Amino acid sequence: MLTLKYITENTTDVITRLAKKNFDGASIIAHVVELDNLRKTTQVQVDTASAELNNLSKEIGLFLKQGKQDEAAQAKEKTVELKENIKILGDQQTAVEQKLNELLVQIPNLPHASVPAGKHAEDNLIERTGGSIPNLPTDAVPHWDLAKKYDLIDFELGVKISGAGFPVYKGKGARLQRALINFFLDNAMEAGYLEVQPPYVVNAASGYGTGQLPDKEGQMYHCTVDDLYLIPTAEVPVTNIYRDVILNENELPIKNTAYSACFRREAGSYGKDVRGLNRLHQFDKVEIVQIQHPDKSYETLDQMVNYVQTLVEKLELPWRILRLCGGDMSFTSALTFDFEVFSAAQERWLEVSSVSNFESYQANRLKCRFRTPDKKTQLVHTLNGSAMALPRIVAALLENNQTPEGIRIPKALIPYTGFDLID
RNA sequence: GGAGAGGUGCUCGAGUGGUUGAAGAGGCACGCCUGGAAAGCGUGUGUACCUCAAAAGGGUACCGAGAGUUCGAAUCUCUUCCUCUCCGCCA
Repeated sequence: MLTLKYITENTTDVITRLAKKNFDGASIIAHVVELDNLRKTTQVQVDTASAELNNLSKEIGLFLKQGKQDEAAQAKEKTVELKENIKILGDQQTAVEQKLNELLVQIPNLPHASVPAGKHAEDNLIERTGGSIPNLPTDAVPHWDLAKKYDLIDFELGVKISGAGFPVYKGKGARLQRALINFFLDNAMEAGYLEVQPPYVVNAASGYGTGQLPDKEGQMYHCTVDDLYLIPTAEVPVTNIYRDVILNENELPIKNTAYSACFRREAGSYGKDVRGLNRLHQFDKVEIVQIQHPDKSYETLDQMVNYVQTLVEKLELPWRILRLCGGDMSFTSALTFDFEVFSAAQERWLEVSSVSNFESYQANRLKCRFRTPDKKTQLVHTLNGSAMALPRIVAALLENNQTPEGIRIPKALIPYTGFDLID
């Protein structure tokens, strides 16, 4: 979330910038400022009263030590009213702080100056493109047909075991999955990321830390007996490694990568967009996460985008990079680049990666800070990106590389699959 | 799941209800010493919020978390979470 300090010191600027995200912040920001003032005056009152009580208590201690029972009793009487006062004021302060926090988590991150205005996906800017769209034969079919033809993925079997959106990968389909995971992890490692294996379920504090809670409560699977959430992305556990941590400046940047299965309820999304691998409840993804100095985070964002570009290039897929418009960006992001690959048989672009700078928005919730040379603490910037999500990559690979002989595997992947053709 | 022990600062570790934000040790930082280093000596070493134009200074809160008893709680009581040991179960 945004820091109180920033909001109260840059009120009009905050409202203007939020407008780009199509968020009307005028009234909520005014409310925040008002509550913050109340918070301060209340704290002064509580602190003053508490200080008085502390002093009285010390006096009483001294009186008793000196055997001055009467003076002690007198002082005790004085504390009664003081304590009542502190209780009332303290409750008030807690209530104000709670309300303030409730409001703060409802305010999205401010978009970066370079974010284009816009409301929908159509307003996103195409940053650059690459690769070439293959000319498929007229009898080319979408990946769900190919998956069946070569017995790679069994969607119906997944329905039987779990439900829609939980496919079963088989044979070369399963090996392709495993190959892609290793390919992505090895590349990330070579790019200097430390591989970590995080838990797949997290507690509420972690969900809150990265912003899934309370905003996207309904999108996560919730194990109510133990009050744990299945992770929608490895971003959640990996970023939360740094929750409540004060780093040394020389530890920055921190670069982590992690493979995980991802679980998403995808409540409310139905229709033809969800066919085959396009939208699943469980899928595999390799994530990259960086914790960076605020001065360098945009430089790092560019590096991460360039890195993901090398992946789609190695996989020989036609790709494009979008700079997301204000309306299409996530709640917590300041600047996001999406990667899409062209799915030749479906004849549409599929989102396969999203790389974002969250600036200090997540860090503020996480309380992840670093120590500056003058020994002060400052919030870090957090960034992450998919590198990459498997299902749509698989969809594009299958569709784009279909030939009469079978499905061709891109050269870079063959050492990982151990085969060069699916037939 | 059953029984027991315990959770204190960067780490280890003391702590009797009353100047304890917290002894002591280690670590770290700075300074002195040195040609340089080690050793030695000295000094310093939490976070958040508030106050102050700012700095200095001052105040409040925090000894797993929450509530309570008390004039006063790291210290007493209750709840809860977590860790460890033993037993049980088990990949």
